[in-house]
Amino acid sequence: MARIKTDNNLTRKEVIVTKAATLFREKGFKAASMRDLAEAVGVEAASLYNHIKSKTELLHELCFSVANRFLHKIDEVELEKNSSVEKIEKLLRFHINEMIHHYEEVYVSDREWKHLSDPYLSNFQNQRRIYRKRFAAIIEIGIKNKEIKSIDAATAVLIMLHAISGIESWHRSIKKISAEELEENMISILVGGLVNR
Amino acid sequence: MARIKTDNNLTRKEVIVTKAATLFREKGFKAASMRDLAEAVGVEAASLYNHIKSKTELLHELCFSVANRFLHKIDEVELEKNSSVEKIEKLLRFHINEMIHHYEEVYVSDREWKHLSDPYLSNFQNQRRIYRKRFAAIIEIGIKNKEIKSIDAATAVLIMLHAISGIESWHRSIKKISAEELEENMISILVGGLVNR
DNA sequence: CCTACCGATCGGTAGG
DNA sequence: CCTACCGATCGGTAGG
Repeated sequence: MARIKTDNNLTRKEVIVTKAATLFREKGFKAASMRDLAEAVGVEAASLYNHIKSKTELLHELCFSVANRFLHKIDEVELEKNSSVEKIEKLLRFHINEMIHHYEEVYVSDREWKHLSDPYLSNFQNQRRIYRKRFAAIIEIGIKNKEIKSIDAATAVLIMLHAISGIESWHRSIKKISAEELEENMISILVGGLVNR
Repeated sequence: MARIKTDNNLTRKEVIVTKAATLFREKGFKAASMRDLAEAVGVEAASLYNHIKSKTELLHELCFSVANRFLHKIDEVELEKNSSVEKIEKLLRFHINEMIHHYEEVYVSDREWKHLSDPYLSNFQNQRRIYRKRFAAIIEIGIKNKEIKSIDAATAVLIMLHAISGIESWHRSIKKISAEELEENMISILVGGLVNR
């Protein structure tokens, strides 16, 4: 029943979650109503509740599925025997590609998490904090190695992660450059800086 | 009456706008209610309407006062006889300081403008687009001069502006580094890049 | 500046 | 999956 797949290979619930991501991105979590979502899915609002428990549950699922992907990636990267700069570049490329290919979910997870309620809210904030600390630790090793210049690692993480969230603007505009060009430009600027030398 | 200044030298309306900025940042525009705002100001909700026309008017005022400050700054910077890198650095330092010292307003203007309604919405989007184009034009001149390496200027603008919005995280955390250190670190990373050479 | 109150809309439930 | 409907909350107004 609920597990039956529709034409496009998604369960009804998956369709709802996907449409919710788009709506939450467009309008924000609070401004997007369950009636909006029902219309996007093609049912009456009450019918949504046969597949989901609440509006907030949709936000949980989006936020934590994104957070898990990033945590798995950093698990993987930490184990590699690469230089710090190579590890950072791998993480950045992952972030960039997530933002390009799973735009709606990643954007919602990044901007709407504050509307989570409390067992989930502090849980999410913790995961985020831990992720950033692990990212900063990679940078700090690079600084000790003289591979990376002497900067505040937490600030560097903050810059890089927010810079990538700027892909949002690229996504909503007429895409003058391709996804590949965007990726290379971002890596070049974030790792190598602006100036010619 | 409405123009009379209170103890802290702000009119009643200015107090309302300031408190609104804080609330809109904390909860988001939609989730912050006029009753919340009334409580923060210390009056009943209905009384707010003696000083303002609507909730949306508060958002207009916040968004456009911030936008105007940035437009005036770029007017000024464009007229200077500096190199492109110097101009960019000046703009970045202005952004950083605005974000540090007028955090609430700048954050709201940056993240909540999509809740503006339509004469204002398209107006704001236009100003934003124009600002970014002028910023990108400065970078493009630097590229032609060989002062700046060959990158996509629009991507560089997007990275830099979003990176600076990351100061939000710094603002909400126990500030391990000072505002001055933050500024120098950001400029160093954004202009000079990460790697040691 | 307040009390009293409005129509609209919200997330969600009951019951079939 | 739908119809019917709920209590709560919203932005805002009337009238003093």
